Order: sequence, then C-alpha cells, then structure tokens
Amino acid sequence: MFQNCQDVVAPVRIGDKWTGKILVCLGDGARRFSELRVPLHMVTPKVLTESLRAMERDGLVRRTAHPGVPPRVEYSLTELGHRMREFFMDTVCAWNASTLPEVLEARAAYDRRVSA
Amino acid sequence: MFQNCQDVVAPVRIGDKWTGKILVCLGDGARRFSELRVPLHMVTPKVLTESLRAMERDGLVRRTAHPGVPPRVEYSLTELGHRMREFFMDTVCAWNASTLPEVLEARAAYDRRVSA
DNA sequence: CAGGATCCTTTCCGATACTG
DNA sequence: CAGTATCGGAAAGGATCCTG
Repeated sequence: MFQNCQDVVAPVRIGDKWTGKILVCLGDGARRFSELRVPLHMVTPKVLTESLRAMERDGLVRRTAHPGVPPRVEYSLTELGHRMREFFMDTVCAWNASTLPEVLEARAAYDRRVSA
Repeated sequence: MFQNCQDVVAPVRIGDKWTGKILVCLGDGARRFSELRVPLHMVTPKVLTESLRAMERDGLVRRTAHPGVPPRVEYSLTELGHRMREFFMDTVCAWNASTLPEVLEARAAYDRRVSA
C-alpha cells in the first residue's frame, strides 16, 4: 500500500513519521482508532494519538466520538485532509518514486568512493 | 528569501532541517562553506557538514575542493539538485503557502476549543 | 578556511502499565 | 475500546573547542 512512499529513502516528507500513512489509510473512509493501528504496524496508542491530535489541530482529520459503552471513535479526513492526501500521493510520492533510482545510484556511487 | 518555506508551519518537508534552504541558497550559483552559513543563520559547521554530506551522497550537491592554502571549497547543485530545487520551490513551497491560511485558521479554532 | 571531535539538550518515538 | 501516564532509548540539532 505504501510502495511509493517508503520512508526508508523518501527525501520528501509530510508531517511526522505517521502522517502520510494515516492520510492514506483514511483515504477510502472513516476508521476507528484500533483499526488504524493495524496497517500502521501496531504503532503504540500514545504515538498514534499524538499524530491524530496534530492532524486534527491542523484541520486534516475530524474526530467523531459516538456515545455509549464501549466507546467508539471514528476518524475521517476533512476536505483539506483529502486535498492533502491527493497532494501527498499524486505529487510527493510520485516524485519520490520517480527520482528514487537516481538517488539510489548516487548513494551507491558515493559509498563506493568513500570505502575505496 | 524563505517566505514561502518557513519551517515554523510548513507541513511538507524535504530532507533534514537545512536541506531545503541549502537548495535555495545554491540555486543561483556555487557557494563556499562559509558563505552558506550566513543565510542559514550561522548554523554550526558540524550540522552544515552533515547536511551537505547527505546531499552529496544523494547526488544533489557537488563538492569541489580547490587546492592551496587557505583551503577553498565550493558547493554547487547537480542536475538532480536543480530539479529537486525546482520541485521544492515551485511545488512544495507553493503548496505549503497556498494551504497555510487554512491550517492556521484550523489551529486557531482548535486552540480556542480546547482552552475553552 | 573548512571542517573534525566532544559534549550536551531537545525532540521523537517506542514499551509498558493503567483507566473511564 | 480509546485512550492517558510514565519511563527510557535513539536520533536530531546545537555549543564549544580544536586542527590541517
């Protein structure tokens, strides 16, 4: 799902470590807190909360708490969040992917030089 | 010079803290190590070296050492570096700038809500 | 002049445990 | 379930001093 956005090599980043992936995960609909943790490799609740709070503050994400027990909270993208996701996927990830071969080759060449 | 790329609020980032600014500074020609430090608010040599090394390794920057005493080292953008700079300025910074008002308003509204 | 070496602070992030 | 609280390690970034 994140083939084009692997943070291992991507030089262009958005928000913190999880912001981009959260945008993608929420791209096709609302998700609950626990549902989000799965595609995010079981990121700890603390960190996920921090990322979601920041995104909510920036107007990218909307938090909807359904009353009752057990609690049920859903996160979804705002209109700005959707635009941010499009920009991230179509522009940033696309550009990262397109330049990746050049960067990798440059790194290999550099490493060859310094180790020599 | 960095009006559209202020890292205070920019959600989209490139490389480390100084990468974007270095790209811009080298945009209109080669610069020496010390020359680079000025527009970068006297970033310490250690950090600047780290950033430049990473950019050199990624094939964004070319390092040219002119022999003699005192030493003279010039940094310039590679072709990939120029393309990266264009992408950064025209696409990333432009997008940051265009969404900035919305983000700031969202933040203000959020802060008003939580402090209330 | 162009950095390398050291030390230190800050920030990010993960692990674990607990709660309404 | 959806978090919060606390702790600890790792990494980023900066201050200061030193060197070819």
